[in-house]
Amino acid sequence: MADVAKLASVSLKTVSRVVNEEDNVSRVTAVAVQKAIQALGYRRNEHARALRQELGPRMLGLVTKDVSNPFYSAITRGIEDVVRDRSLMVVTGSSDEDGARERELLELLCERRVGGLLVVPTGSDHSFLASELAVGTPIVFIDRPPCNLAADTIFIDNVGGAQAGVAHLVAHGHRRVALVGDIPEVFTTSERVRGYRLALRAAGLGFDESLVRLGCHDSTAAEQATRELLALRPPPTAVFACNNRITYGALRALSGVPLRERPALVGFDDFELAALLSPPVTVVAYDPVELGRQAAQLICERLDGASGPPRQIVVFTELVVRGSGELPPPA
Amino acid sequence: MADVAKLASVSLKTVSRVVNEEDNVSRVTAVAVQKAIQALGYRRNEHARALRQELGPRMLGLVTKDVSNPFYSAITRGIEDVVRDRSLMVVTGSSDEDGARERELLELLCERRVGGLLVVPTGSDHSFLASELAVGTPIVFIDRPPCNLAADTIFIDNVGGAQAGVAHLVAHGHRRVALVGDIPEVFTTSERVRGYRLALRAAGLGFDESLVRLGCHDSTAAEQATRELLALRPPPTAVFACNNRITYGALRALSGVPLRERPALVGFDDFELAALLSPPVTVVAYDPVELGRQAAQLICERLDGASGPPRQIVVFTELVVRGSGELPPPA
DNA sequence: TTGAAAGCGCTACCAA
DNA sequence: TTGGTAGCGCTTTCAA
Repeated sequence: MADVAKLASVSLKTVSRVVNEEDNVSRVTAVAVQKAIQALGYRRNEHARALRQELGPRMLGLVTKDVSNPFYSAITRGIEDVVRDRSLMVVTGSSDEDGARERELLELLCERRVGGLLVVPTGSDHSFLASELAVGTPIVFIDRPPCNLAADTIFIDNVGGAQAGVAHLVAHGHRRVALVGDIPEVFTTSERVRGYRLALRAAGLGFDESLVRLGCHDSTAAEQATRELLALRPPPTAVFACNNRITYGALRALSGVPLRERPALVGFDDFELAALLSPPVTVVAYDPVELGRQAAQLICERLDGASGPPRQIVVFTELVVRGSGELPPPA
Repeated sequence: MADVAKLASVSLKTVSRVVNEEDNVSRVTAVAVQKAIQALGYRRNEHARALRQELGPRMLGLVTKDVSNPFYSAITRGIEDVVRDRSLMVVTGSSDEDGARERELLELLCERRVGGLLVVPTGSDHSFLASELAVGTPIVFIDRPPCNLAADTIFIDNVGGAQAGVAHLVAHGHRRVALVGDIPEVFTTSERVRGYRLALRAAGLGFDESLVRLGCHDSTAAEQATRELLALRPPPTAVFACNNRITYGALRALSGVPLRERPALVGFDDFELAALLSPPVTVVAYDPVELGRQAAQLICERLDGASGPPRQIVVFTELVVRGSGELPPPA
């Protein structure tokens, strides 16, 4: 900036005025300064600028399990949409369901002084974020609650959604309804299992441990688990899949079974091609973009100074009936 | 920091040493300083720090059409994976195929002084990025070339891939092969159309304008276009879909047609459930995660000082035969 | 309309 | 092992 001032034969302050488009600069001077800026390829140093005037937040951090999972990228999009007109941008990171990695990413983001944090948490302790929260950075948890920390959280109605899905299967005559899911340490899994049990109990059905296969981290494991379920004697007549990955795996396992022997299937999470499969897949659906939007809205309110105790928001689900969930049990 | 120094009764410099975990600080002093830091909730000001020592880039900007599209979120993931051990994070933005929005995002990123830019471009002029490039910020274009700017670019082998896909249909006896695609202004679309034409010519088949439906922005438009093609007399016996959205639309249109009358289908871009549909979908595949990885690698090399003229890298495709592309034409 | 000087919070350099 | 001082590039305040 000093160089520009020298070249344009004006003072530092005048250059500053031009750069910041302030008033009180004559046309001629302004043009001369512009020319000098061009000539030198000058660009204002944002750090020095930030040092003087306290400018608002420029970035929001977002840590999910995996950006490339459509569920999380939809959330990302929802957040982007909301913060867009505040000129905020989103920095993303994938934890791969690894608590240490999550912490690493979160600390990297804090170090970079993001204006707010959005987290689909995975770790078993988020107390390390307390100081960030204390310093005024808003933090919103998405889809799962934080551990050892009080913060805003957005949930899906996991229990209610699973309950509705399983009740739907029961209503279609199924008495042996299996469940395939991730490890029970994952909040959404345990909640959905809870919904499953509630639905069974409400129908007066017992809980059969052998019909529950947890611990499936990916669709391959889910496929395997589903095959094992099919091999049971007697096999389940219906399967409840706890999330989209699990549903994909279950679908692969089921695709080999003749239609009239095929167990009914209801999956938690909707997915793009669900209607095109045969039979089309009945799912417990909700809009992940909306989940992101709500989270962003919440963080924006905090950014605008909303104080008060941590809030919890629940996004409700909807059963989308397409066919796979209405298959009757074999006679 | 001055406050901390005062509270701990040490000099500013000593506090600085503790904060930066430098040597030459006695245990006792260090502990005292730590305590003062805790007490005051002190956090180092990154801007002031950056002002003094020239610390490397901390962020990379990524602008795509839409983060929530699995294709782009896979690219995002590939980039993340590569830059992860350099402690670089990725800031994302969605242009929605809008040139003005793209420019807005890119300028926002430049203003924020990201260490590098990755762009799946949409606009028709990227000359405004020349100054950023001149100042030393590496820029890598992904999937499509920039306009009015010379920069590193990573491509898919669009022509070769489309050619292989269409040749495959022809090899299965099809003479009336339709094409459904986005607007021809999209680089990948025009290239794929080129591959389509080359394959037809190589087979000695004429180019029939009425079998080409361009301008489909989304899967709904593609569904409609496919229906129109099916209504032709005589209808095409095979369809080549230019990208994943188009394939989804075509699938919806085709799903109502009885199997023995159904045209063969080959899609460009693989997708998760392609193998589960009936018939399973034959596609021209490549790994979008790899695309992101390569782009990140390129930008990292530039970050490490690699100079030299802009580079172009081509990622090759692979025909994945699953069934839909091998349906014979009706006798 | 323009400019001089102070100082934001930190680190580099040299001295003690 | 410690501390003082200069100065990074900018904006702010006040004076011309």
